[in-house]
Amino acid sequence: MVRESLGEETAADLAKMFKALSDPVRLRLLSLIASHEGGEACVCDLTGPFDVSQPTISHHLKVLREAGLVGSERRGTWVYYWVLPAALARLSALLQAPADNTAGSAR
Amino acid sequence: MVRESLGEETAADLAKMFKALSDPVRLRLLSLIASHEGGEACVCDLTGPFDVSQPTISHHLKVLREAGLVGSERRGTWVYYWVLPAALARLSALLQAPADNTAGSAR
DNA sequence: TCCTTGTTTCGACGTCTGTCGATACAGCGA
DNA sequence: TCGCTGTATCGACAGACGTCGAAACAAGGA
Repeated sequence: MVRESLGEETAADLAKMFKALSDPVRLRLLSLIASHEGGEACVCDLTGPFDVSQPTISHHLKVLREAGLVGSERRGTWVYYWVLPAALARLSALLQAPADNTAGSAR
Repeated sequence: MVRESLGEETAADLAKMFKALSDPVRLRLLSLIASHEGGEACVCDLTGPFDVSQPTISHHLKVLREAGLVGSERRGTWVYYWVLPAALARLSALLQAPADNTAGSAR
């Protein structure tokens, strides 16, 4: 990010991912999934801790999934979600660069 | 993030910062500022590369500033903006954790 | 002092987003 | 087969967001 300015396409792509992270409920969902035993969580584990309705949780999970931040799979009755670390790592690296700009590893 | 689930307040706070990053124009602005010579840029350096009007750029800069991601100062005629690395580092660390959860820093 | 240039604020507009209740779909067990 | 539980989709609504042009404010020079 420090190295050279983001292209329009790249910026638009990244903005979608950040947008998925820009809601407190989604951030907590992601955290719950990531911190859940086994690295994945069933939707039924995720609806309890929130004050919003189940359809709303389902909507937020869809946003996270379409942003490429989590994966999901139905196993029998339940649907499981897990974090996709590579996507988060990409965002993390982007934000890390400015603090690191003397270290020169960017691009 | 992996370590334990985000509290409601923390999540709300972080969500504001991510929201500031969730627009392509703001992402490119941040990138332009970070990559600008001296680590800071005048507004007049930032309006050219975009297709949006100058008041819109000013609006986006305000969003970045209120999110705590950039600082600004008027020096004579011009207003300069610079990135606040600590804020980006905080977000970066948060997103880095999931990819690192086998590395042993987690609980 | 007045004018010019750089920047922010204001008011308005259309679109996007988060939320809900109702409903549909999927799989399991009786 | 039917009914039950878990999850997703639909349609609607209020509020937030990105954008603009017009106008206000700030600083410097003639």
